Amino acid sequence: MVYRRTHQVVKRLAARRSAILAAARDTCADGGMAAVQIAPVAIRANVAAGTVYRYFPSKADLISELIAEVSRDELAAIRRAADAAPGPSSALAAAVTTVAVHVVSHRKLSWGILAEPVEVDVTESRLASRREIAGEIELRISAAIRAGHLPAQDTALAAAALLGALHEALVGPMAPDNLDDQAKLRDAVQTVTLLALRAVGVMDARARGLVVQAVLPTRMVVGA
Amino acid sequence: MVYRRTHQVVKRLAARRSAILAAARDTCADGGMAAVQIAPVAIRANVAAGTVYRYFPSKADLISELIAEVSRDELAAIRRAADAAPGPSSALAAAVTTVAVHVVSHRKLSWGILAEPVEVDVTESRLASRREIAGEIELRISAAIRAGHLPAQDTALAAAALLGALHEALVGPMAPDNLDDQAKLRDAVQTVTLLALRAVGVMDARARGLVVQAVLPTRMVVGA
DNA sequence: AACGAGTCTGAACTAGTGTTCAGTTCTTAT
DNA sequence: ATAAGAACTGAACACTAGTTCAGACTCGTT
Repeated sequence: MVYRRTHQVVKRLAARRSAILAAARDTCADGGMAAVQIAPVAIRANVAAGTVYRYFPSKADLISELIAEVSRDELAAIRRAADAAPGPSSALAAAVTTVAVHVVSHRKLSWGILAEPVEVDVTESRLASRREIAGEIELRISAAIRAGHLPAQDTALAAAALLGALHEALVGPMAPDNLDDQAKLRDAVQTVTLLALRAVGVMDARARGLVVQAVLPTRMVVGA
Repeated sequence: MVYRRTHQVVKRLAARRSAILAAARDTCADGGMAAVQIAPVAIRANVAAGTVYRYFPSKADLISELIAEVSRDELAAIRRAADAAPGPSSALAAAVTTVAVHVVSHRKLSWGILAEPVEVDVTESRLASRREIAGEIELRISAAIRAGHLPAQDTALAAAALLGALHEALVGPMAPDNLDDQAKLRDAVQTVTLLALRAVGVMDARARGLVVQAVLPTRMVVGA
């Protein structure tokens, strides 16, 4: 008498797993990382607390996967935007704009993923997430340097600094709190993108042009 | 029979309070914010755990004061450096360099003060701390703009972004881990300062000059 | 239908720390 | 010296939230 998982069961299990992760993501988007506790997440996912532990060994693992998932999504968006751009400088501008728009569109989630205090240790996955995103930005910076549009520089440091600037200015506790307004939001994204581009050495006049081009086609998705 | 605090007692009480704060600071510098727990801090300050509560209503208050103290010190250093500079642009460069040197010199402490997860809620004092430092940087940016050395811009956003860049590049989890070497440390400080100045619109050539001038006189104090 | 394997439940358990407080020690004033 | 007010001690307490697990339930096979 061998018990085999029927296809239907496999699907249900996968669905549950996703539901738990989605519940964690929604909870984080609503109330930040602090709100991501096993009991509330379980309720939101319509399972009991114990069930969570049939899918994730520990809270740390759950949050790590959450971070990885969000990070994957963002990386994909960045690549898509950058690859669609006509040249290396526009690609960099597009990449930066994408990050900016993403973080302002999901402030709490981003803050939770990036830096908000958590009880459990998720340093590793946060680090991995940053490395992924920073690595992509670094690639784009390098390409622009090779194309002669930027001065030679320490690309790793530049990428890190660039992301730090975006994050602190747009999602950190110092971020302006009136970004609900669509217009102000767009202004903030433009300003910070311009700043970031200038930081790596794009000439001011050229940077303004790139920013306008990059921001225009970008969907400003505000909401949970 | 009135009991009055004699001068000697007042002094001893003040000394104890300072000792506790200093113990907290040292503990943070050694092991980050996570290590700042009442019991270890009390031991380090040569008092019992309960005594800490005669000086600070709660752990949150202790840490808040710690943050405020460190922040005050840093602000003073920034002002000193900037005020000693010959002009607005040099002042800005000096301010930025000071922040950079400070954070690389006390990485764990800075990380603890700035962003490391803590159990208790210290959002308020962290926010206050950032506002103080960012405010000072903002002043210097404004001065440089008024002097015609920088393009007009949203100074608040610029200051926040600038600090974010420094922090992420130099103390965050992505910071290069080989900054023990004095030379590499100086390189990193220079690179990031240059980046930050370019971000607010200093011309590349001019920025390089300012950075060299600002970094040279700055003491690189490495250690606890 | 019946049985076994897999899955789910949620109350109880656990662990780590901040906080308290009754008893002790120190300090001041007479 | 002595009494009374302050300060200190450190073991006990309390609280919070992650984790466990014995029992209930569901699903797949015969």
